[in-house]
Amino acid sequence: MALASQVTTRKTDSKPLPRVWLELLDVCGRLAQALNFPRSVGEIYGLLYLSPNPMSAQEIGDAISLSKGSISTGTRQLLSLGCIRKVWLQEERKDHFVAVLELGDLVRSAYGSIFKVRADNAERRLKELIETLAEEKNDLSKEDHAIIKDRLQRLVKLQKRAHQFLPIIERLIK
Amino acid sequence: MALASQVTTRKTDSKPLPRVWLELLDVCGRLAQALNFPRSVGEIYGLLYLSPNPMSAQEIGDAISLSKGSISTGTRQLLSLGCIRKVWLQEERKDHFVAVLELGDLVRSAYGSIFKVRADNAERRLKELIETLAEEKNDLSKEDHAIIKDRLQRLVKLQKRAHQFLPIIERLIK
DNA sequence: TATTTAGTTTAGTACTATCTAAACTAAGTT
DNA sequence: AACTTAGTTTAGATAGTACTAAACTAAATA
Repeated sequence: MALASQVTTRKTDSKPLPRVWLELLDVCGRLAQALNFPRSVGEIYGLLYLSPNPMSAQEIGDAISLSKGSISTGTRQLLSLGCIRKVWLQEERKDHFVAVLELGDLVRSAYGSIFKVRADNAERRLKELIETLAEEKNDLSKEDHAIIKDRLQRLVKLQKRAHQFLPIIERLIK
Repeated sequence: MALASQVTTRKTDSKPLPRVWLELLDVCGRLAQALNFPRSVGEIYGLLYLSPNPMSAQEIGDAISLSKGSISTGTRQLLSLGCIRKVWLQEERKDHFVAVLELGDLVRSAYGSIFKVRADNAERRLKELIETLAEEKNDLSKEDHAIIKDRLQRLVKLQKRAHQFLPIIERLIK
């Protein structure tokens, strides 16, 4: 039992995951990709989401065949997003992970940290654009200036409209 | 004037774009990337959005230094998304492009064609998952089955909630 | 019909992101 | 203190994407 442990320690050739599980992994993987995360990150979450028990990195790797390194970075991402938690099992040195099941909460915090930030950024940039235009007024022909101004104004309008939505969405989501 | 036309035809070393314009190109480029489109596609749109006149592929290429090929595929994408239109100028053989300025409309149609489709897909997939679980009931221990069922139910709930939003969002957006 | 021009498609290149394997760090065990 | 074991970090392999250049198609002009 001493040597070659990396390999033999493998938690049995643990029977393959049930099909439901595989399907959910796929769903989560695609979702992750759509959100510009590595597919594997989604898969780790999907795996944990259906797991009855906390899982160690070992077990995760066995289940979805991922290297130690990928699991390490993947779990770190998920932890920082608040999608999973570490749990300490007594008698165990290894870290174990569980999925945070309250996805609603996750969506809410994602809204705050991602969506809202982006909206604010967009607003700032648009203001900058309009300032730039003002500075350049003299370099542009009168007509061109008018046209560009008009088109930027359209963006401002669009933005105002989006801004009205924010509080509504916030209320819906809470 | 006969030979080497590709190169010499270049529409003068057309004075560089005003700074507002460059900034908007940047904004649009980033936006495109965020939406998983090539940056150049966003830039083409940004260029056209501020252009007082319809622009030919030539002119686009000169303005943002992009190859014929890229412009060809980029404009095709934008056309298929409804973000730009072709206009035919009398006396001109070349295609000319203008940006569709009604971004609100675009958002609306994007909602219909992307967001809604995704929501529907998600619903279908979730149904499939639950069916699969039912099929596999016998292969799973009673406890595991119960847990997985519970967690899938959570997803269903989340989805129902999202579903309630759809009509509200639709109304807001229209 | 031969030539020029506009636009599309293809082949190849450069770059980026994700993964693995292996080196490394740190902590527990004997 | 020497040895395992768990986990992180790094270097390198691989795959996928976006671009360019060039071959190609089709249409207009001479």
